[in-house]
Amino acid sequence: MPLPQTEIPGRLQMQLAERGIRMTGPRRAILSVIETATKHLDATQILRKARTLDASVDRSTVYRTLDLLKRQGLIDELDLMHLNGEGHYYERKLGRDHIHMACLRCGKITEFVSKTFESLKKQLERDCNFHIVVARLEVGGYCSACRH
Amino acid sequence: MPLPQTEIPGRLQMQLAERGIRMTGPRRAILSVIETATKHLDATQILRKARTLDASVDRSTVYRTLDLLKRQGLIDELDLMHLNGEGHYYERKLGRDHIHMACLRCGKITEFVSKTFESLKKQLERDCNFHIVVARLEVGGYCSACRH
DNA sequence: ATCTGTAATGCGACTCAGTCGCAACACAAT
DNA sequence: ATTGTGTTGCGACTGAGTCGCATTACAGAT
Repeated sequence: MPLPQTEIPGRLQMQLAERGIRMTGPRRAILSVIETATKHLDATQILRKARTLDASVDRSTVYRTLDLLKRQGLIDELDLMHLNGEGHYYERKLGRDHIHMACLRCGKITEFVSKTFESLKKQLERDCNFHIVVARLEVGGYCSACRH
Repeated sequence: MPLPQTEIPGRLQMQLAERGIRMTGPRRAILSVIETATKHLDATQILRKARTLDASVDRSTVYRTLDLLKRQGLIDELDLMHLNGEGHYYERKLGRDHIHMACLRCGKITEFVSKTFESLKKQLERDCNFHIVVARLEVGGYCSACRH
């Protein structure tokens, strides 16, 4: 997962402040968890980690904050091919979209940035006269270590 | 939704037979519903329609049959950007993959077949040494009628 | 046509993700 | 310090999907 090392901690918090959105204790905890994540987390994992920073955080606050971040276009929601149950995973939305590849055998998630994907989105917007807000490409299959 | 008119009714049933999979009443009803669908259906809708053909069909049989068809690679599972709740939608898997575009305002689903998408998948398999089993590209945004 | 092993089914109870209404609370602007 | 409004925790709820189990029904062999 190529997260840029140059990322400033508290950036999400800043982006919400810029938009005039109120900052609170639980929100700070949740944002911090999302920012410092080293893998894709689901709502339950975010809740658990947030509680180590602010023990009072409630499940519904996690969901409400995730909704807020989605609406603000600051995070992306992923399924990761539902390898583990029906829930969703979340990650910071940074500059360019990337493709998620999920290995159906070992569960490894690989991310991939592609110029062709960018072209495809442009083609889509042009040919279909469609204004893209969010694009999600997920692939299931077998990674290099697991293919036979 | 560009379903080929040349499609033989009962084709899914034939494909399962070819693979030596047992045919039953409830299964026939569910397959028939999927084959004759004119829009994307979720499990609950499939259940309701299947019951008009065979009143005894149970919810769990629908889920089990959908799992079977997924494992056999005969249907695709879609989220359609979760415009209506958390459930999944299903459609026959025919030759080439297509992209699903969901309008965030009017809810219209548009399908799009793209040569670039095919290239992208080939590039992915080559560059990442990844064997693709299923690829799902979903886009949310505003359709031509709803963009402003 | 009947028998029979195995796969599929219906049922009901269950899990788990996510939602909602509401009273209490806390932020930030004054 | 005060206050209005947005946010929170709580608890109850919904809806999708799962599971174990006793029963049923398919399809191949006789």
